Amino acid sequence: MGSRDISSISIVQVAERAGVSVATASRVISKTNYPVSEPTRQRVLAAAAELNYSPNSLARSMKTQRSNLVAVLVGDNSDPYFAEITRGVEDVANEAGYLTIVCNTDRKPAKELHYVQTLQDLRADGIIFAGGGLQEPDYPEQLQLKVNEVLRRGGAVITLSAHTLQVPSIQADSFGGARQMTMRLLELGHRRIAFIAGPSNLLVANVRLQGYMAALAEAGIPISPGLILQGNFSESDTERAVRGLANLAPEHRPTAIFAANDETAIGALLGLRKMGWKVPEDISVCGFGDLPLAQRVVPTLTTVHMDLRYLGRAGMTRLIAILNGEDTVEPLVIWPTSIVERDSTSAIRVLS
Amino acid sequence: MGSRDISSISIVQVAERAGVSVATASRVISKTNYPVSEPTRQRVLAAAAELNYSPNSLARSMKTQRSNLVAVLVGDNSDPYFAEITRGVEDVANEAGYLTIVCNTDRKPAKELHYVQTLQDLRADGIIFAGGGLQEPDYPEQLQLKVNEVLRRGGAVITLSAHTLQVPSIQADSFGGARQMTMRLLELGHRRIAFIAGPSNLLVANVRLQGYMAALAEAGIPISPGLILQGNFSESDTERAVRGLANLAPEHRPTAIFAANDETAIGALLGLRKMGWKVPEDISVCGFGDLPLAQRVVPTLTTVHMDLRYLGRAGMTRLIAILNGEDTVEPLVIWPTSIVERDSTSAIRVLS
DNA sequence: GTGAAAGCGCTAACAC
DNA sequence: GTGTTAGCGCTTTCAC
Repeated sequence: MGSRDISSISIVQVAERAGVSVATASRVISKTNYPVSEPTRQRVLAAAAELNYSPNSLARSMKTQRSNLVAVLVGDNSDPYFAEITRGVEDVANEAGYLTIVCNTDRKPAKELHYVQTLQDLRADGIIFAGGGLQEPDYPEQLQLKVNEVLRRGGAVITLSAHTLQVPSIQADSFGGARQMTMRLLELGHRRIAFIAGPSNLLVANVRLQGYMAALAEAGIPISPGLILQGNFSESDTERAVRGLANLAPEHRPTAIFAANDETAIGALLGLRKMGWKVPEDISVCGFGDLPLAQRVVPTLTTVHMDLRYLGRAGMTRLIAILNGEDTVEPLVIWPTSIVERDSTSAIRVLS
Repeated sequence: MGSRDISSISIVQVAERAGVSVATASRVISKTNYPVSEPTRQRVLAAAAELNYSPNSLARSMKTQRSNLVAVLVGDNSDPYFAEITRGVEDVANEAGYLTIVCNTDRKPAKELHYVQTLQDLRADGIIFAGGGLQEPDYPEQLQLKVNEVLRRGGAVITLSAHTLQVPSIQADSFGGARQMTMRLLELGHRRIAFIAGPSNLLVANVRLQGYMAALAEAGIPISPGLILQGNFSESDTERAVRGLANLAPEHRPTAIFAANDETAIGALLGLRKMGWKVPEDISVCGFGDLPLAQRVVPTLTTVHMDLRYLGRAGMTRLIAILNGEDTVEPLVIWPTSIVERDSTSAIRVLS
């Protein structure tokens, strides 16, 4: 209001107004536990308040070598899977005084690499790779190199999914979850179980596929390549893949579909509906992830449960521990997953 | 690899290695169009590459008074409404060299205020209020004061929803959309149209309610308070609200429900299903927002369309224009909304 | 308990 | 076309 000069207020003006040195002003503003007499402290605080003083974080960061900035790298923040993780990360970050930068990589190596560089330039304190590692030629090495630079600088890096990076990680048990779900379908009497895979260059997608194959192998059931469909973790292309099933001779058609993630499973649900197939009467469907969405589709989706928001929280909590030099746990933490059976699966009907 | 000293590399070492002054080094690194001889430029670039030089953005920002950081304030980043907007913002931000900070306010004044202060301290270049303004005692004034500080500093601030803040804004036409949707229901023969409102302290929610009431008034239909149900923009409590409808005498029951947003409408769909009511046969339901989700619920949801991702894009584009002093458009830009009719609404059945 | 002064790493006058 | 230097605003030894 009354202030007529454009120049912004620094700690110098605060010190002046309080009649102390900048050193003293800094000591009360930065709330270190350095001893400052109570009257002096009050005068500084008062001066700061009167001037609407806003301590410049950038300047502070330059001195302290801590930016209080963390970043979460996601495939797409509007994908509910990543949105949930991000929410968990941001909650903990905020409580601890960190700001959260969100970076959409679209699972493109170039974008991911560029973000890591930008974050390094910014001296971000930590980077969380929420998505799985990309398996593309030379890429894991390139990324590791850049990440090593971040590490060398004192930045913390973790992953929240199966990844090529050699950094601490917290993960849900993708292999075990996929294996268990497949076993459950077998228990329900299914023998021809189709699997809609995720992007082939995504490590975590492949791990889930491995879990599916392991369960079949254990049950002595041959893996039929025709039942492994290509998906891309998004709903869009899934319908087409499912449609292909109609071309199979009835005796070769799967009685169950296991999709590598919930989005894909929901795409399958939609595709099947359009084909006039009833779920679970004509065919069972299940997913992986247990998005909030899984409970509100029709029929509600049987899926492998993982608490994504909590995964985000745990990740950020661990990142902070690393930054504080308090990280004692083992590098790789794997959380058990569990199966949630809802209405989209049922025991196989006896035919004929 | 071979580097054995911990000290990080600054532009000084790059200059040394290239055999030039820091000024020259800076001129090529910061890619200004300042003339530098080609051989010199190459030597600097080479030195930077060999040293794995990462220019310190914080230091740069201190000089240039530009942080290249923007923030989007959302109610909850895992709410698809905000997730879509955030995606649009981040896309444009990334293309323009900005990093995007996401802040979950949970529509709590204290959190919102705290974020704004933190962002001011960080010297964020811009702040985007994605959610609607909160109408709570004294709050609009307090927020405006803090925002004014950001503005004075040279930061840009915009809103993407009906808001109390006096800053540039891009908005979908909530009033018009709600009015139009209500008119459409009237056209379909509905006379008892219930409205499930949003949080009462949220400006944009109230604007939608106004639109609904305006349409009824224009049609000469008295507004019956019993048909205005309290919601909170989330799916959770909505079921309960809907359940109350069963208690009404059949001749007082609404034949259509208009929910103030899609999440609420979907909650209504779920509640009605549990009550055994068929949509749209027994009752029509429609929402507001046209989330991606609206197309995959059953029945697919009739709703007021607004392109949220594009709203985010437009918002960030405008923010950049403001920062560059190129914003010429009027303060308040209102986009028309349109109605998308899907399977959840139908003409009223002739009773008896 | 307080103050003076040296940088953190960069850019932008201002010389040459 | 290149170099010297003065800060941006803060924290932190080091004196007193």
